Amino acid sequence: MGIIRKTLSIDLILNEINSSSGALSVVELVKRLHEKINKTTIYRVLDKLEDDGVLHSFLDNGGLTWYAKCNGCSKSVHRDVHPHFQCTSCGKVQCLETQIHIPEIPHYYISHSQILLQGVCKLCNN
Amino acid sequence: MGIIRKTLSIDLILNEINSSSGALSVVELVKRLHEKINKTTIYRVLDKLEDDGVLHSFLDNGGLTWYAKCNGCSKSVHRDVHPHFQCTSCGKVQCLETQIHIPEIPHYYISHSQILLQGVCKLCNN
DNA sequence: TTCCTTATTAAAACTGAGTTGCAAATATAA
DNA sequence: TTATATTTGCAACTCAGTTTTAATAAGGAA
Repeated sequence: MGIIRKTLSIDLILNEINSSSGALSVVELVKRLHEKINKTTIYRVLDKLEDDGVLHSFLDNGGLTWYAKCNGCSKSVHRDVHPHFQCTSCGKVQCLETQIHIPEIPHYYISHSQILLQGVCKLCNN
Repeated sequence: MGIIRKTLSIDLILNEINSSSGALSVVELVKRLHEKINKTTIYRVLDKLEDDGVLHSFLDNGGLTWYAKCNGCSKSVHRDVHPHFQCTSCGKVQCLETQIHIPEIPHYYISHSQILLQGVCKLCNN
């Protein structure tokens, strides 16, 4: 179930995400907002925002959960997926525009795809 | 640092993995071997076997760690990656043969790629 | 075989992300 | 304003994975 009432918590969380250049880990979000919002609430709001299709979540190579804004990434299209990129130098995580094609695999029905790339990002590569 | 001495723990763990049809989660391995090997030892042996290139590890969508045998999957080739598939019906995880190509992305240096697919597997799809 | 060195192991306590249950607070409609 | 359902905070919990330390055992040398 998604969001029904407009609350301060939602505003604060969306504000953090909107003013962030890339994706945001829940750990980072809790660190930034823990004096204003309870940890549990942050987890719950993020969950609801994902339900509503406002955000999408994914795990990094360390098993931490990250959230990013959905820019027209429909839930139904999983054959072409945008990868998530984590920079091993600065630690930032972002959605890449590049769509990667997942081919049909005989006898398998694929409902969900996740691609995580690691390396050195644009900014750190200079 | 990899494995130096041959021990019973290593034999038991390798035996479980070799007799498994797909990948094996650490949780499952601990469940199967906890009366014979301490949990900590299992984690350490798996770590070493990965160092030695005998196994490779990856995370599933729940953040759990899985291991599978390396069948000629060199550590240096990350432009073509074999995906891991998790069946939402039977829960089994396996390496797929299909190589998926990660295109060059300008200004990004990609050192590591991970592709996780979810859906219904061959056996459950009948 | 016996001894010695060093890798390996078990055990227990810990870490930290994420969850649960419940009572208190608050948004919103009537 | 009141009623009610949603949202929140708090505290306690879960559980995968890690750390520390002392005991054990592999394997080479004598």
